[in-house]
Amino acid sequence: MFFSIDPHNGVAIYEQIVRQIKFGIAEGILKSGQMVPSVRMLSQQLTINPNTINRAFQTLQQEGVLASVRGQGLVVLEDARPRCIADRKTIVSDRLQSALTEAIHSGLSAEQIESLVKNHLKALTKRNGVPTVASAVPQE
Amino acid sequence: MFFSIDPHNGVAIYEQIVRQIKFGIAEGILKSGQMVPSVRMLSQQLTINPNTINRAFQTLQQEGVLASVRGQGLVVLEDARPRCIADRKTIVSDRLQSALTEAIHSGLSAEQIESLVKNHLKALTKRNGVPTVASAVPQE
Amino acid sequence: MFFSIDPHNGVAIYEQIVRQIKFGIAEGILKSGQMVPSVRMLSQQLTINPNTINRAFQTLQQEGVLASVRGQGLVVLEDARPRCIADRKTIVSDRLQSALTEAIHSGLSAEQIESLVKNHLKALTKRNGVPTVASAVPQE
Amino acid sequence: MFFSIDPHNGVAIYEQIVRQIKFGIAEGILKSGQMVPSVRMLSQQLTINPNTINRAFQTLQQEGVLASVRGQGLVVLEDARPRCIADRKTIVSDRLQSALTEAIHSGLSAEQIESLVKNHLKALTKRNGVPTVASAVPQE
DNA sequence: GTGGTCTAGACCACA
DNA sequence: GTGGTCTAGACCACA
Repeated sequence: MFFSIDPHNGVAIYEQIVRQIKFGIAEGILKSGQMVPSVRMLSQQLTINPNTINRAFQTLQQEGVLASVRGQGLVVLEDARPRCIADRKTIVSDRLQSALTEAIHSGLSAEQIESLVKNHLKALTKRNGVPTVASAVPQE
Repeated sequence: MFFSIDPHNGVAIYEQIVRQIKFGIAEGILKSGQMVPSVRMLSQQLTINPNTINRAFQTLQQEGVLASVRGQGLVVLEDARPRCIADRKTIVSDRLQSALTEAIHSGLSAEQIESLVKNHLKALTKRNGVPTVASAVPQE
Repeated sequence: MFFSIDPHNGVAIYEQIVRQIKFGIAEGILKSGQMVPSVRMLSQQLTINPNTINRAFQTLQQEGVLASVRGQGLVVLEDARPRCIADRKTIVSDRLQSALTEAIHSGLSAEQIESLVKNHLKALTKRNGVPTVASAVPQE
Repeated sequence: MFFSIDPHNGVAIYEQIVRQIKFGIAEGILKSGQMVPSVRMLSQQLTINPNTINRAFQTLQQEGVLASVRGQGLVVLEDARPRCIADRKTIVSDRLQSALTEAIHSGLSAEQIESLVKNHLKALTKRNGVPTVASAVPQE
């Protein structure tokens, strides 16, 4: 499971972690019953303060996605996947809608915007092979 | 000039105002030499604290888009338009890229994402008559 | 780093702070990579509202002198010093010019003015031990 | 009597007018019993709002420098000159001191500062012939 | 009426 | 603990 955190994209860091865990579960990369990476590990890997990771995990527990197992860590709950698939749709769609709303309000035409979108998607998917950097960024 | 502020979209309110002023100038709705709405007026119209409006206007002054005329208000500077057109592109593109990056990372396919985008754009532009969102779609 | 704020000298308080930070960097008292005093600390030390300090720091960030480190504070940027040395010259020179212009316009002769200047400089530098002004001459 | 107003030098415009009237009286350009220029005239000449001129004149009346003569305008009072000579000294000296204090605090040496001062004074007095800027320089 | 500055105090994310 | 944002409200100079 890889994470990609961008501190300046308007989504709080803990929320980015929440989302990416959900995406992993939706994708089936993170399966029910499986442990998620420990706070300490993620903290090191992402060079983010453990408190921030903690907050993400607490949120996921409150939402019924993760549960703690005594002395071991956090596991993905049985019925988490459908939830996560639904959430993913909402999260992605809402964020896109928000960006597109701004784009339309900016005065650019739907055509110009679609063209921007296509270019970005092309750059984001043209990734023949392996991402070079663990910590994140989709490589064109 | 109409504004549409969403306090929860991840962009600071003052920054939304900054952007929308730039968009207005880019579009030619706000012309060089013209006054922008006063702090107090905007504050009332958007029910946002005057200080927040002020901060947006200060930023626009520092960026050389607006200048204050003593006792009268703030005017759009002569050469502001090209700047604003360039800025608009960057602003819109960066935000779209950020949303699309998340979308791709979520595991959705480029096709699914494009489909979401098209639906949103259709909804945002199909506005024969009534704005779909209550809170203010700039018409003009 | 010591500050000396005079609320009634015609320079806005936040601007006095901006300048004195720049002076400190120009002098080498504040070095690249070093943290500046926190908003709260300065606020207490100078008995000035945190928002006012904040505004100064925001300005310094926009000018590329400081940058924020998440959760830790504000650091002096790498290449800040030359900028600050140049800025110092402009700031000091402009203010002196303005005061001297008024002095000349007042009808005093260049000789009288130079004499005033010399006396002031003598008083300001003759500080073997005790500051002459109670309100805070930066020592260091 | 010529005025030279700089809206950005930290001294309020009305206060600049107050001072320059006093300087004129100190110099003997404006004599006791003489009328000062009307609000309307000054307002046009300096392209400054009449209210601002008015405020300056009110201040001068409160300080006992000017007095109104029914239906005619404002005259310089009998004993105004010594007051104005004393005030001039204080005004000029205080402003210089303030600028020099900042200069010293900036870390520049007394020598560097004196050199700046001399250059400025030279530039300000070397006026063989025509003032470069129309709107301003006091003509003796 | 206009903007500019300042204070007071709150809440947030992050370390 | 750190800065970032926002609200509420005051006072000032200027038009």
